[in-house]
Amino acid sequence: MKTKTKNIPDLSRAEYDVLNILWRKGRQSVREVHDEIARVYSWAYSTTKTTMDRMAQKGLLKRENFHGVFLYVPQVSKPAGMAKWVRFFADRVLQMEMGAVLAMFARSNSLTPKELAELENLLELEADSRVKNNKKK
Amino acid sequence: MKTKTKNIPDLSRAEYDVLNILWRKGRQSVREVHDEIARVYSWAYSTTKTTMDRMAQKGLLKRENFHGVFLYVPQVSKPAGMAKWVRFFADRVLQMEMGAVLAMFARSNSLTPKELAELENLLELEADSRVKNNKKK
DNA sequence: AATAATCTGTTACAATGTAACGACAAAGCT
DNA sequence: AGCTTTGTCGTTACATTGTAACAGATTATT
Repeated sequence: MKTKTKNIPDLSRAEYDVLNILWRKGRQSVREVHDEIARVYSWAYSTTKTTMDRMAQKGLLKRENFHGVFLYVPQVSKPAGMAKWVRFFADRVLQMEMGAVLAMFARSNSLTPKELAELENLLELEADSRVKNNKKK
Repeated sequence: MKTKTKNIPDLSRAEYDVLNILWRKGRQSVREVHDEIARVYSWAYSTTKTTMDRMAQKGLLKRENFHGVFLYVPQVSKPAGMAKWVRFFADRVLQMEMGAVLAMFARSNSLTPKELAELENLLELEADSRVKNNKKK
């Protein structure tokens, strides 16, 4: 298996955005990611670089040398990367049942059925481990 | 008007969570917020305190002395606080039309109709200012 | 070959996440 | 009325993240 699907650290907004590009495009150089991300954030090139390097250090990305330049490859799957954000949003922003939120993903075209299944799976697991903590009052 | 609805800085996850409690409960002491937030984050009391103090410094909360203890009151409205999160999530996680996302809020019970209207308003404004940037390609 | 444009590694500083610690005040004991 | 416990406050601290400049190495251009 290439990308991890569990036990990934929380992703910051910036990290999520970088991954989001990489999930769509596959391996990319800092320059390529930067040119795309700069349409949303007005980052300096070096900011994109630092962010991606730190992500590589943490194992979120793998850096491979391709004829002199480095290409970065995501090391976490899209559903895994999304899971925490989805839960946070469902719980604290929407305050909806997770089921209803997952139903939306089913209708949006952001995930393949396979990815959706993985996401459901991940969210279920975490839900379980939260039950007892929330039980008391 | 008491709470601000525009020009608020981006809220971090932690800040959003603190506000979320305050929106529901009204003014609360650090202790009260902490006891509730500690069910989700395993924070030390002092962490909750520091976070809330910094928020007060930034004007996100107002601190008022009530017979010795300090109570903290939110200074941003709920829709205003939610707006950036909603947009981020709709754009980059769900990758859905904002309309569809707003429809979900309409069905969830997390917002009053009035708040929903305010949220729509805020999201529209920002959408406008983004059109030109995204236009190219 | 000289110059320009990139890319990489290094360094830096501010904001945020996370928390301990000592001072002080309120509450409870003796 | 003292003394101890407990909780709040202000202060300080350190790691991570956001944001970026800069200098040297490498590649492309003229």
